[in-house]
Amino acid sequence: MKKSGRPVIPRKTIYRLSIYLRCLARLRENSIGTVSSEALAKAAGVKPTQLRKDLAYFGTFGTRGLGYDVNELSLKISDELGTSSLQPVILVGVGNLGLALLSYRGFEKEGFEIIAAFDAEPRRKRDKEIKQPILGMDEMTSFIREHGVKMAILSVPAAAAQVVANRLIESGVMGILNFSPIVLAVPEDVMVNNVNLAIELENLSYFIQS
Amino acid sequence: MKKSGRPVIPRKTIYRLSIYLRCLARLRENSIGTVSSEALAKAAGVKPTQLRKDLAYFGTFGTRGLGYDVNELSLKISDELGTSSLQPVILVGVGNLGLALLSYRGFEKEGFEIIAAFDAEPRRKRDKEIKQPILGMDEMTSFIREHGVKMAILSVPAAAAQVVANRLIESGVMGILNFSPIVLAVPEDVMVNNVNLAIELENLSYFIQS
DNA sequence: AAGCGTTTGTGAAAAACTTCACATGAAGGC
DNA sequence: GCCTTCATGTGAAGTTTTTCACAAACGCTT
Ligand SMILES: NC(=O)c1ccc[n+]([C@@H]2O[C@H](COP(=O)([O-])OP(=O)(O)OC[C@H]3O[C@@H](n4cnc5c(N)ncnc54)[C@H](O)[C@@H]3O)[C@@H](O)[C@H]2O)c1
Ligand SMILES: NC(=O)c1ccc[n+]([C@@H]2O[C@H](COP(=O)([O-])OP(=O)(O)OC[C@H]3O[C@@H](n4cnc5c(N)ncnc54)[C@H](O)[C@@H]3O)[C@@H](O)[C@H]2O)c1
Repeated sequence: MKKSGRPVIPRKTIYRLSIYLRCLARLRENSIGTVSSEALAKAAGVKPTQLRKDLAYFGTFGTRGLGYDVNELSLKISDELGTSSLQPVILVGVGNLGLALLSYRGFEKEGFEIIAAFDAEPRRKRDKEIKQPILGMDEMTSFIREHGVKMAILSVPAAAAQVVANRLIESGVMGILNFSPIVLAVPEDVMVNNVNLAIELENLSYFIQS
Repeated sequence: MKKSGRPVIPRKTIYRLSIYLRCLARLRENSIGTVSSEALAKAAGVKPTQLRKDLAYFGTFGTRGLGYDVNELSLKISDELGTSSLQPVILVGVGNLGLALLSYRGFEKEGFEIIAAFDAEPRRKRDKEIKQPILGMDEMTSFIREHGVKMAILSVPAAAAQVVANRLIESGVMGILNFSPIVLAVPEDVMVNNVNLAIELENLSYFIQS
């Protein structure tokens, strides 16, 4: 482990922390002030021990015999995840999928905001529900630099994905949420999370036939 | 390992098999007939040893000194994954996201077909691009039973997700691809794959700030 | 203030997964 | 037909992640 603050938290733990955070949010909505590792773990679909191990990576927040304070734990987790402040995100590729994502009003309350979208053909009619500007590709680099954008959602056709990704990275983007069904080649310090629906379906299909 | 056919392939391996399959498809498009574990692994973003271990779980297909036959390997993998035959899938919740998924023409060539969609308000205008029927919720159970549907894509609002999931499961669905940002409670033998974009973004955000 | 029931935090054990190292097998040239 | 080259397949070692088991800590009751 590293010496201070960051004991190298496993990737999977980080993923689960996000889940815990959402479960805690729902508890808070229901005005529940305290929760045991058992209850929270059940809500998150994991084992209580795992939840406690996950939390132990970055502190000890519980009260023995009682459980965790919902508000305090929420705060600590979102602090650790770095989502306490709103992150600006851009989207590239305003097609069927991109449009659905743009019009989704659920990201803001999770700490993200899609502040602009880019497309090769930005002449697209302004959808009534969409409030973000849709800009041309030639404006992308300067926009990214000016706004210090670090993350992008990539929903262009597969054939264009690598080229667009390269431009994003050149412009300073460090994290890409990639919807196109190809493996992007990127430098080590750039992070790509892939969302591939065909793979998810294939996966389901395999495990239900067993 | 079990005695025949199914040596208990790790979950992560299954996931990677899907990725290999897609890389192989691209090689085939480029008329490449043979590939080494090194080349394929690079394309898939994994280590060559891992690729070979993954394949070893269900057979030995390579030729030493030469590599793998692209066609043969594709066939074996899709056989193992059970995607050699087209799987019928339904979608529930034809909103912004559901509509984008319905109009996507990329699933068929991956072995899946969304054969129908269901919504609480099916009176929705038939989009020109959508060829699937959009039916009411009262028709769902009988449709699932008649067509032997085993998988469903769930893109209803969070508040409705659990209720709809219950109905899907009662009707015989064994696998759910869940887009709503909640953890579904399901019986053991039902499999849920979650796609949670907020979590993916949060994850990116964490790892790029380190 | 002591006892009781509950639940955390955590080393240690187990399981799962990845990487290493190299023997083995196949193809093609000489 | 043998030898060289290349790349697979795999036992063993290494690493990471999960689970177990239980002592320690806290609140509440008496
Ligand atoms: N729609 C879905 O449900 C779905 C499902 C799974 C995966 N995907 C993947 O998501 C991606 C987008 O899918 P879609 O259905 O929205 O496609 P789409 O064709 O509807 O939209 C693609 C958009 O990207 C734009 N574009 C094309 N080339 C570009 C470039 N070089 N630079 C910038 N913009 C460019 C196009 O103008 C278009 O607006 C694809 O890679 C697809 O495989 C989509
Ligand atoms: N749109 C996005 O980009 C996006 C991104 C991330 C997550 N999600 C999640 O995906 C889900 C759908 O999102 P959306 O933006 O498409 O929402 P939406 O409101 O546009 O669509 C929801 C659809 O579900 C239908 N519906 C509502 N209750 C129903 C019920 N009980 N039975 C059947 N159908 C019902 C509605 O009629 C509507 O057509 C939500 O859970 C959302 O949180 C969406």
